[in-house]
Amino acid sequence: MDSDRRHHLFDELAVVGKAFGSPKRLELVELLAQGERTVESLARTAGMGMTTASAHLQVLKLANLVRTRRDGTKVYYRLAGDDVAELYVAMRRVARERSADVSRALEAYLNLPGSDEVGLVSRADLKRLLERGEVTLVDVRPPEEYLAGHIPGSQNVPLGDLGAQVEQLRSAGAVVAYCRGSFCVMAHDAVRILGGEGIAARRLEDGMLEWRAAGLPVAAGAS
Amino acid sequence: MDSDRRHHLFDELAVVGKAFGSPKRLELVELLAQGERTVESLARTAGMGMTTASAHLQVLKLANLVRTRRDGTKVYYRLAGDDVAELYVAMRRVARERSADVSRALEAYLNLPGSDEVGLVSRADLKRLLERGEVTLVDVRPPEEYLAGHIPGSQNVPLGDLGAQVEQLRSAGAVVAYCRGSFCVMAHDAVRILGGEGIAARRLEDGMLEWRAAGLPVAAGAS
DNA sequence: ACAGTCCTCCAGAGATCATTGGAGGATGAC
DNA sequence: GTCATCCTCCAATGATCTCTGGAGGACTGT
Repeated sequence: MDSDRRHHLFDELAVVGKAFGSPKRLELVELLAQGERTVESLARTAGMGMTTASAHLQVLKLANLVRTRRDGTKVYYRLAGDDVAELYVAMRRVARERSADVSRALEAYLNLPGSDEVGLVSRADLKRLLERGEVTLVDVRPPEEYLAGHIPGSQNVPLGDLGAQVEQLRSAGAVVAYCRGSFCVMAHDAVRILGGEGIAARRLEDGMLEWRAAGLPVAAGAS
Repeated sequence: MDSDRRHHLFDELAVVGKAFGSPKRLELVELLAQGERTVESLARTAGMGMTTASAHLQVLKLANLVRTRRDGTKVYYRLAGDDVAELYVAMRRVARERSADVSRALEAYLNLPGSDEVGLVSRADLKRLLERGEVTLVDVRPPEEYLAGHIPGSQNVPLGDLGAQVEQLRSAGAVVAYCRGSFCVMAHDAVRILGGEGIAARRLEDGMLEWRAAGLPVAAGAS
């Protein structure tokens, strides 16, 4: 029968949809978009049990959205490709544009009553600034995520260490901060903190997730 | 607590994912991408009960992916925007690229052992051909879907009527056929049928769904 | 008012999913 | 070998989703 084949096709398709249909799994995808990570690290950061995280990762793996790599006793998960990050970004954008609930939840989380979107730097602008060496690019994510993948030319200054680096940054020229992505508070916080110190830092539009989704180059390891 | 707000944000986001997480709902989205339709018509075409279809449509509506319009006793559903079609297309593409199961199910449904992708016309090529009046563009979908939205300049020749129109098409110049989208067999069938009559018809890459997702103009009503 | 159509809501049964703890497999250090 | 670590698998519970029929709401035509 013809419609059997059709139903089977949609069944297979829905596997991907289902994988994106759980808040926990979306959180894992968001973290995986920062770079590869172990199960334990993902579970700890996302605040869920190891077995729970593992189970969700299996679902993502079954949908072929993530791949694994074993190193010793650890298993590293990573997104299966930039197109997965791209799909996730597209879904977030649609959700945000279509649903007032989502925008409200986002504003509540980012703690932005209005928009403090002065001092946004686009990806194109950043590229130009980096080429000319006219910018100090600060990655405020945890070292773990920085090591797993960052924008070439950035230096890692985790939010907690920002206070200690204020003087170094004061003498730098233009400062641009970024973090995980547009659903991440860390760069907002960093700009606020630096602003309190009299340093007019700006924020990169979005963050690592969207950088990766755009297919831009990613560096791994230290420096 | 900060992570409460974060969890709430991901809960809201997952509503969209969940909406795309059911084969039946995906089938409805595919049909809705053709143009607005009533619940009864959707249920009949997709082969599900009215109450089932209505329930699934409620889920899509709750996720703000579709909108409704009442006309007399009928309720017309339509996609909330082209970005929804775009998201669906992106999801299909990822699923197809990532999952061998999906490609296999697709090939089984389309009945293509290899690829008979000779005679594909890109959207850009079609645009050029239409501007020069050098093409007869045939929409082989059911009249209902043609009326709800079609490519400007196309004429509706449903698959079942194709036999009766063979002579008219034989005297036409270049013939290009299209249907719902890349997961739809009708244009494949049409090209095969016309080929059997000695008419070298070509197929538009993809179909109405992708046309809409690309934000290209859509005409409604007759002719 | 009344009947007819189209749709949504409700309630219940069955299926599927999420989470949890515990068992066990794979690997590395010793 | 033994132990420790990291992860996956299994089993069981409770939660959620799906589908179905029936009731009822909204609207039209007479």
